[in-house]
Amino acid sequence: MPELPEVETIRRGLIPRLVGCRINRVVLSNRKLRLPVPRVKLNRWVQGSQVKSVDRRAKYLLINMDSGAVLVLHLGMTGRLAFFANGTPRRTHDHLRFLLDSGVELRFNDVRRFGSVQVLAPEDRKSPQVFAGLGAEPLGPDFSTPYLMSRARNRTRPIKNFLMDARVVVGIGNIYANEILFAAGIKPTRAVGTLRKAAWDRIVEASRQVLEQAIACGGTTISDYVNSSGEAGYFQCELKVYGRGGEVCQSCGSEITRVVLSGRASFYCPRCQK
DNA sequence: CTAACTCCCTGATAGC
DNA sequence: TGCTATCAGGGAGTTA
Repeated sequence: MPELPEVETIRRGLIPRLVGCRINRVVLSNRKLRLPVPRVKLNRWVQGSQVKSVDRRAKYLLINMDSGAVLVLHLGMTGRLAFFANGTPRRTHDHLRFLLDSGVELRFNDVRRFGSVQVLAPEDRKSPQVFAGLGAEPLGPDFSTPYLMSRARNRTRPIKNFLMDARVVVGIGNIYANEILFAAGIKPTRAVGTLRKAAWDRIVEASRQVLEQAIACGGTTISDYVNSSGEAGYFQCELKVYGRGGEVCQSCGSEITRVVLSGRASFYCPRCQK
């Protein structure tokens, strides 16, 4: 389930093997993804064009083409993006294949098809509604205590839902929301309007620390995630609360509690998190 | 207006 | 063995 650290790990893995390559051909499956696959735009703007650079915004990968277009990929829940030698047999759930002039191909594989592929043509780049309304990057300068306090003022929703709301802050999904709140010592159910400045400072600090550490570990592999070379991450070994309901807190020995917030499993230590 | 719920989708797993 | 129910959850859309 790729969140910011997994998408960033993939981005870093794509750069050395993709930048400078020409995409000779784009091959599509006929399965539909979360959004319609823009086959005409892929042919017009991506096929035959060269990759200039690879960026990330939120959980979107932005592949900038020398045609002036941007290929925008979202991995959803189970999306994978990885390199294969040309001629590798097509696997189930391979939806896009980018055949490169380097003799390898980049494949987009997605079991549950919550992922998406979009092409921003040069004329679309002025007002890309893809990114409209997205909140702050948690590793960027806009993610700060004053920003979060202004967004949380007089709100009642639980802090965990707030951290997972892409209109507030992007890239944080269920795993990292749980881990960040453990690191910050704050219970996931706390109403955001009741948090004081010191607590927000800890949230900002914990977000950066947890996400940076997860990137350094190559992301978290629970079931599906692998990087662009097909390798698992190992941040799952560092998880303190996610998926550990009923286990013992590594800090204090209390039992990790599991609750459901907005339909999402949430884990916390009742003693370390207030 | 906010906040919570529904839907999309497949595979792993539990229970009978 | 084989069936059904449940769970995983990002993000868009809907409802209260």
